[in-house]
Amino acid sequence: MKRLTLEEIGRRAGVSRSTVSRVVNGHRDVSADVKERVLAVVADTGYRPNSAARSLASSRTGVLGLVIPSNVHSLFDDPYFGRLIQGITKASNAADQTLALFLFEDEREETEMYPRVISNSLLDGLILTATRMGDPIVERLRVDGVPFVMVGRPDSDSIPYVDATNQRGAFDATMHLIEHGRRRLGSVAAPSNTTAGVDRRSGFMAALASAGIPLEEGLVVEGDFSERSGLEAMTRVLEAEPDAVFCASDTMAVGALKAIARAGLRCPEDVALVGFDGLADANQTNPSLTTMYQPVVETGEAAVALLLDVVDLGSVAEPRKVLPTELIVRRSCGCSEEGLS
Amino acid sequence: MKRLTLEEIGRRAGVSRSTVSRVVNGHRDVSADVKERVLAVVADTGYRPNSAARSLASSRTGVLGLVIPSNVHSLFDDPYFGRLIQGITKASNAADQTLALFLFEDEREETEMYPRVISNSLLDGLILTATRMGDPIVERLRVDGVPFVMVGRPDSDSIPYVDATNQRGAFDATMHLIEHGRRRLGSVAAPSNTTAGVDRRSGFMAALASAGIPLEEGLVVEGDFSERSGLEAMTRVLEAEPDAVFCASDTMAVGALKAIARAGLRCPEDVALVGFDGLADANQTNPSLTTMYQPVVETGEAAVALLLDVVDLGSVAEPRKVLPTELIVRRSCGCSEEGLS
DNA sequence: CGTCATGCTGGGAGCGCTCCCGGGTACGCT
DNA sequence: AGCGTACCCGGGAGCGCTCCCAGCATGACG
Repeated sequence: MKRLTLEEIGRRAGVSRSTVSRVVNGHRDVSADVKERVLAVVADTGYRPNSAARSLASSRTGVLGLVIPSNVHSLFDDPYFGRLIQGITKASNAADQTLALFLFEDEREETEMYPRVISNSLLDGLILTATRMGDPIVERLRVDGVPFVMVGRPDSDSIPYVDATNQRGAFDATMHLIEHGRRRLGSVAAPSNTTAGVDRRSGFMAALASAGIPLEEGLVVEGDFSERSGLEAMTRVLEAEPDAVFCASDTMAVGALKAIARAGLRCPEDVALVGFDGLADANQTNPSLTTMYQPVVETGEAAVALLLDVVDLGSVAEPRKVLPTELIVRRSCGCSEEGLS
Repeated sequence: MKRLTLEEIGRRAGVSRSTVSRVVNGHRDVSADVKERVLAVVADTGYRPNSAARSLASSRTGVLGLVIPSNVHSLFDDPYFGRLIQGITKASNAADQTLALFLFEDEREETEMYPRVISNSLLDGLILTATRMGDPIVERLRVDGVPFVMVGRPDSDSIPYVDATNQRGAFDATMHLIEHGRRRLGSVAAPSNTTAGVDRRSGFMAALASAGIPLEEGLVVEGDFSERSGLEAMTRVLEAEPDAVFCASDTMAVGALKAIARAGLRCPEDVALVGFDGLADANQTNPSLTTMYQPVVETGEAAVALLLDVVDLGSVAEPRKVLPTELIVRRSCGCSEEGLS
């Protein structure tokens, strides 16, 4: 059994290598009957172009890299990444791209793996997410001229990215709590070395400021996006006796809910809660969690689209895409069936 | 700035293309001084071999595929996959392999994507996991001669795989419950269209049989590995009034615990529980969950090692690797601090 | 001194594809 | 009849690497 090449397919179909190539790649300039004949041969031989040869000749690989420099545990503990990867795989499947996954446990591994990540012509481009602010990998990629986009606002400028309206979302979520008449507002905040953390915190603060509410000592404690950290942070926040708390992620909010229960308090009566992400389903918690939804799957899709633009065009007209957040009202904020109570 | 190729590096180091290739690939037959000279040039030019060309010439790509034909939600809801992927990335990083990820929502997508997955010489081999029994992809891969291994026992034979002692683990977990004096044993079972589900169920049954306990109607209800399904299945199991239940996964056990609470029962007093996987951390649930631990990270690592053997050698001496499970005793089974009570 | 193994190096061939150019054919128009 | 043009198609060149073989020293040995 002969190895299948363009040449071989051409021989069997009675045409040349070039013509087969044109057919396979859907180019014009092929007559209908030839096209049909070639397609028939391709179909019944099960011919598949050799992607290495194709890459070599065209300097495109059809492989996109997803880089997540964050330890795997936190990654899989937060449903956020599941949704994100879902969006990314969906979009790259649709664009006929293959996805390569790079996970780094720590900075050492990041440094070690870096050469492979940018490995000459293995990847067409990268999607980078879950970076800490000041992560050197961003600058290295920029310097090395690798096409890449980020999910989540980068701290340096001039890098194309997709993000949600974090600041605005946090503002609105907090305002909702304030509209419930709450005045001792606290927050289980996201890590301050992430731009999402910074933005959500600043939205929270802005809401307080706009309502003329001073922020008290101890009412903001930082978590690391994990449920456990949410529980721990909330436990400390509760010591400052808030009547409402904005949690910067749903996963942390789930932990916070447990903290409230352990403290013998009731939610929303004693402490109202709003989360962020829109990941928890409605009856996963008790009370059901009011949350600021962000379109994570769409974020992943948008990231792929943006990256493909960068790869194809070299640069891109609108290098930042910011998706809207939306409040999903359930019980933990104090709303009844009918709305604000 | 000239494009860096082997030839160019050779020119700068005053040697030939071939010699540079030998140095870069760590072959013998290069004198120490030449080697040093070449390495110096490589280092300060930042030369990186073109992987497409390398693949074309050597017909090895250094890319491994991980195929998970299961919807993304269930995938990321169960920490199992996080651990598995952790093990796989760890091992493939160590072996200097890149990991490509293929997720399929449904069988349609699986069929559609199949050509790309086995895309001629993009991948050296595949790791396949989370398949349902009788999934046609397994047979197709076998027929197409793609090197692949499975995580989880395949239902057909002659495919290399890595698995845990599911049957034995379920048996021991159930026996532990029986040793606590429980006699009305139930189970929240794993899907019967997975080999893990079949094996764990048969272990459960075997334990009952060996203790001479008959299985009553309604005491076994099947879940789908999700927490929600665990809750629902457990709710139905409870109608048959068990005094102990073996949950075929920890994620389902977490749901089962909620079902027990909602039914106004106490665990372990009214209903004792043992889970499977060893994923939950000790104080995530109340009471803490007794569980049959399986080494998931090691499973991932073993899968990579096995696959690399298959890829390199074509076949392999010991095509199945079964890792041991181990009971982690905590509270939900009825054990006190000191052990069996 | 010839012979032969051994160590090291260079260059040819070829992996299977894409891209480009050039040639052939058919047709319409002047 | 002559020419331009659009449409198809074939083949050369080349992508950057690996693999193999030949060649040249060098030294050991008979």
